[in-house]
Amino acid sequence: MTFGKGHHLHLIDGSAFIFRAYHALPPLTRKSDGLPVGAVSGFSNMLFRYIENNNGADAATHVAVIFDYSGKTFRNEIYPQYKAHRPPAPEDLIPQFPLTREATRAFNVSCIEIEGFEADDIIATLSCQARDAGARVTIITSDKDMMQLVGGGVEMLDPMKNKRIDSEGVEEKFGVGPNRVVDVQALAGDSADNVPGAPGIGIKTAALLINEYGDLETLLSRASEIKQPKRRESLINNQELIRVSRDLVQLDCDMNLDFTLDSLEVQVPNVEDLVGFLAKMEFRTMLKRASDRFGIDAPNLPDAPAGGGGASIAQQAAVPDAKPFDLDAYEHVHTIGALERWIDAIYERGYVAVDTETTGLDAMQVDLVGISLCVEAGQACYIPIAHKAGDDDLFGGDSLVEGQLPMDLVIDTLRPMLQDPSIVKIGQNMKYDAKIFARYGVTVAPYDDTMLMSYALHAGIHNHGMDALSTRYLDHTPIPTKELLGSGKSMITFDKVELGKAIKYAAEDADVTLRLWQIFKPKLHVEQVTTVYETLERPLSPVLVQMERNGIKVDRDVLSRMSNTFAQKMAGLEAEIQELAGQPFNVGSPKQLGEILFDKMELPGGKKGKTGAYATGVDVLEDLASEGHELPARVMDWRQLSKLKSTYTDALQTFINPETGRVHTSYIQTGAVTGRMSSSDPNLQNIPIRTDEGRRIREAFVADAGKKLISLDYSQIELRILAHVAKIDSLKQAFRDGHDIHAMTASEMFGVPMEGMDPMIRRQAKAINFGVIYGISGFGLARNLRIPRKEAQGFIDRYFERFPGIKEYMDETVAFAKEHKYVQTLFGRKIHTPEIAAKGPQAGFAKRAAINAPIQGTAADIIRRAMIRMPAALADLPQDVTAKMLLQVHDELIFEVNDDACDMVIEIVKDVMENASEPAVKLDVPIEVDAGIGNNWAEAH
DNA sequence: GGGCTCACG
DNA sequence: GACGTACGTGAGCCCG
Repeated sequence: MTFGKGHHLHLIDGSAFIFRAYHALPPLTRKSDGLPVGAVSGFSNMLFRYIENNNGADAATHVAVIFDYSGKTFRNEIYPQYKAHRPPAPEDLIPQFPLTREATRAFNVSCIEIEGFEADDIIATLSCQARDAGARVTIITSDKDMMQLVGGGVEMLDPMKNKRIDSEGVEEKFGVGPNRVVDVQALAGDSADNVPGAPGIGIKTAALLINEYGDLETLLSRASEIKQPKRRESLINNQELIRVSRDLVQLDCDMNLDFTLDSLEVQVPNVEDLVGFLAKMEFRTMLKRASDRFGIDAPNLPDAPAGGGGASIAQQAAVPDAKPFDLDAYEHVHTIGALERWIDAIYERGYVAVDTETTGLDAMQVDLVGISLCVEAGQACYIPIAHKAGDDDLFGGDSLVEGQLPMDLVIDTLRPMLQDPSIVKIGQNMKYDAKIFARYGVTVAPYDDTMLMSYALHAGIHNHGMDALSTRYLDHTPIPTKELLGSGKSMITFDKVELGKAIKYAAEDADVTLRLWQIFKPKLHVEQVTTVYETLERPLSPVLVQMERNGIKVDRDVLSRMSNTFAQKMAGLEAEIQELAGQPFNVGSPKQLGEILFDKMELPGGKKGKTGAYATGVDVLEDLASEGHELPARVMDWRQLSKLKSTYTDALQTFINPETGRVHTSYIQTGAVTGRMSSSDPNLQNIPIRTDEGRRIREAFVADAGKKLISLDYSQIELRILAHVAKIDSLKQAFRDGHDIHAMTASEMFGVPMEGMDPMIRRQAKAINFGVIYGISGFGLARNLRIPRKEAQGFIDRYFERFPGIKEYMDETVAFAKEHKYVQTLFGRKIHTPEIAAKGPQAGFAKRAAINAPIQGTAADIIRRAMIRMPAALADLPQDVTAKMLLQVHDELIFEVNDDACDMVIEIVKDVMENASEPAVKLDVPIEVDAGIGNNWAEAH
């Protein structure tokens, strides 16, 4: 709706508020770094109260805060002394000016300042425009200069006295109506602004004269008629000064503004912006108030915060009044009374940092050794449970060390707290601890994870391991694990660590975790990634716990048979290769192979890398093979088999859990900077599929008896996202119409019909489509398609010509990265790109990564959202149907389902996946999911 | 432990 | 004008 009748515009004089706040409040400073924030605080408070009270009959429909722009204005040109006697702003107020603008924006209120103009003129222009449009206007200020604007629906509101001023109010003050206020001011002058006026004439006299003569010009022309000599002389002798004064006080109603009144419509504050700002400023009371009002968790500001924006990392790390780490102060909990006291302390606060110590790294197999807790920086304990003496008693087992509570008692005592929805459990990589606890019958919930917080905050800046985070943010290096357990052959397990040392190490970890949490929690708001953390990171972790615990059944016999076959084939190839080489050598050694190829056989194309070794990668071997050389071709075959055998058919067998008969991968939620996960121990995200021989490995991944595996994967999700973010209408339409997207691209580019297209042309278009997602280069495309570089560049040029939006997207993304040092997904995930400023070859790298990250990252966010919603969606299934989510492979999810329920489950899962972006993001392209069913992964995919 | 190679999306 | 480039991962192997 266009601004006009029925609307009510509030214009807030920001500068006036700043000064008032500054003088009214004691000189507050931000606790962490001493930044003066008194005026910002007062200003923010005022704005907060304003917003809370903006209801009822006088409520604004449109609002703006207007600020003075520092520097000279046109009035200084008319009269150099204008406001010249004003002392400069106090030193501790100056840094607060930009912060008040930030505060205004944080409250989602329009914030206006224009170079060369005072706030008064902007207010005048806006109020005239609004009045002419037939709307109501309220100018919120105590500056009497603004009274000339009153009338015709315009009123003033003096916030000091909370008094509305209409035309009558103006007359009370100036003795004339609003339209003559300027005349009175011109005569009376204004000492505050150094406006001269006519000497000896004040407001009273001025009003009297104006009322008598009608207006200023008439008065001046008839000045000689004035009876009182003093007044007469003053007017006659100071005509010029009076006219200048009039020009100074006359507000400019005709400024050219580059925005419309419509754009000032009242907005609901964005909670994240607001809370982020208040947290950054460390305004505890307002933070609480905002949190209450918007029904969110108040971010915890640490008592001794680690510094805010602007400070260097080193300064941030050096917590000025932080408690030092005292490893001797940690408590050894070995009585039930002590344990209960800790639980009481936890309930007093509502949160606790938890860490588990175990006999190894595989959470599906290791034993729990002890638990550490921390409720406050420096206040941590360790509860040893299963530390062993290492004395190999008569029965072949080690005896438990003294000073430990029984396992069952500890678990049973802690369980209610660990499962209590009102107690936040805090961990570093809590997925691991949650998996351990799950095996002891405890479902830890809810929990925060400092590793995930760091990931939401710092992806692309640094890694998120505890030692690194502690060193960086707490300026404290924890005891290295190596120091405790040793390394290599003589490494011991944690249960053999001497109790005294174990207490220090374990409790320290909980202490570090709690302190990191105290720093990261408010920082999430400041960096505006709270939503990312709370909707994409925290809720995914328990889902992964379940998936990893589910595992997938792997048939050892299938793998072992394949291993044997591969071994035989490899032996045959090895003999053949050595025959061709004319000597025995280690085929698996790139170095030896290089020497055979390029020194002994003197084949062309030998290129040495930086280590001085010949390169023998596939592309090199392929080139040689295509020239008809037999040996490199055989080496390629051998390598393929070697890879399949060592990485898959052999290695996978060692990962079959003896208890479950299944393979339990571990997902690293922070594995890729883009928001993708990675999988390890074993990596189940790179099981072969591209060759027939490799693909058969998937036959070893099987469904349990009476069940099937189903696989659902997003179709072309990254290209769809590209079409959306780059706003390519033809691509979007092709997706809506369900066309073959690569054929359509080819058709656009080369002007050939989609029907009966040459597969070669389509292949090239497909390569370009993918290239675009990766930040295409002529070189890369040329290499991929094995065509001359010039030709590849020609393709790219034509592509950009046909789809100009793509080039625009790329340029805009790179520009954004350069400006902000990060890029974002559609869901707000930040991927930091510090390298973007680099010079040299890294610059190209960084550019392409910046282009790719929003696309890959958005796709990653979408599947995460689907995964997070999956447990609830599957919970609606009938009682007798079990459907378990087992694996994620970037755009694919694998489930294990009762074989008679596959269709039902597919329907549900598909629905969740296809609508996962909503309601947060509405894509302009449909998202489609393909499904497959089988007894094993090869069949299902 | 770094570099190379290669498996996946 | 030369250089060096597709994006994101994890793992096994060789070799110093």
